[in-house]
Amino acid sequence: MPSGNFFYMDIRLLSDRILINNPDTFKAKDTLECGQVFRFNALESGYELISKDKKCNIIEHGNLTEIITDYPDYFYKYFDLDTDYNDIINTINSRYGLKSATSFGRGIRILNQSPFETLISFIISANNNIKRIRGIIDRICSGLGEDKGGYYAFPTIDKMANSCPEFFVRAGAGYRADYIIKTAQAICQGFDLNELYLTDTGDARERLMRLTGVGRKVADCILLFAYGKTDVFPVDIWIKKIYNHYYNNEDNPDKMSKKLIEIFGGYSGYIQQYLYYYIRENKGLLESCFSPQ
DNA sequence: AACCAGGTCCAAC
DNA sequence: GTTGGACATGGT
Repeated sequence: MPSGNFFYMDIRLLSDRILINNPDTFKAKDTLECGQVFRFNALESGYELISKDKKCNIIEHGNLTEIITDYPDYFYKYFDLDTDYNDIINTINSRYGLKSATSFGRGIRILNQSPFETLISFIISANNNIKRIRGIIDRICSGLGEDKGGYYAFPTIDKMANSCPEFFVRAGAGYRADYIIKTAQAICQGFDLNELYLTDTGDARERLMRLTGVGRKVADCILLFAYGKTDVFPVDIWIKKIYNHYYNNEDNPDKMSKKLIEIFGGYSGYIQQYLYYYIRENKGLLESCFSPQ
């Protein structure tokens, strides 16, 4: 048994829910509020979450967590429940000195989200803040998404491609309205999001960046949060601050990203997310983020 | 009232 | 390939 853990998570897949005993590396707050996903709401004792046209409720009581849903198989994959995060955390702690960030964000799981939903969401995320992003996506879904009785599905590609810019402006998207439509139209006209699962990271990034509103940072978020490609390092305002505190001064985020991937390899995506969550939740605290070696 | 937020686009070197 | 300015919006 790895260092210091008295028990492993025990996961059971039932027909109407997922049961998780000892949810050591799965906390709803860490996973949902670490900035990778936008369609969720806090409840009294947990969260409700919508992905595509599917909903689940996460209820946490003591050492038992329940994910209640009509789609347990879908959310098992969505929450990356067959990946051993204890192993990942132990490895990056010992290799890279990430202990404070991984302790803080121990319950984070990198989600396997819908590529189209992630693509549109992160186009909206550019030069924006998370509270506004959530509101914009919410209004787009209630305006264009199918009414599922109590919640709205994420709109279809077709529906988005055929909406007018004014709708997205009214939803609050501002100048990103045209990006959303152009990108939805490109997907409609044959840009294949599914084949990127089987494409290597560099090639997949290059293709995503052909879409309007998608630069390297947004592409890397999609590669990480939808395709599960962990050899990416999205560099935003916060990661810039960390980089310039721990490494040499640099103002080009693309160069920072490349340098960070050289250092952290296939663990880049995980590390980026632990660091991002740590510094944001601790209001910009830079000291003791980690101890680079 | 400027500045900020999970940056990107475009024109001009 | 790199650089500088513009860009909707709402909250501090």
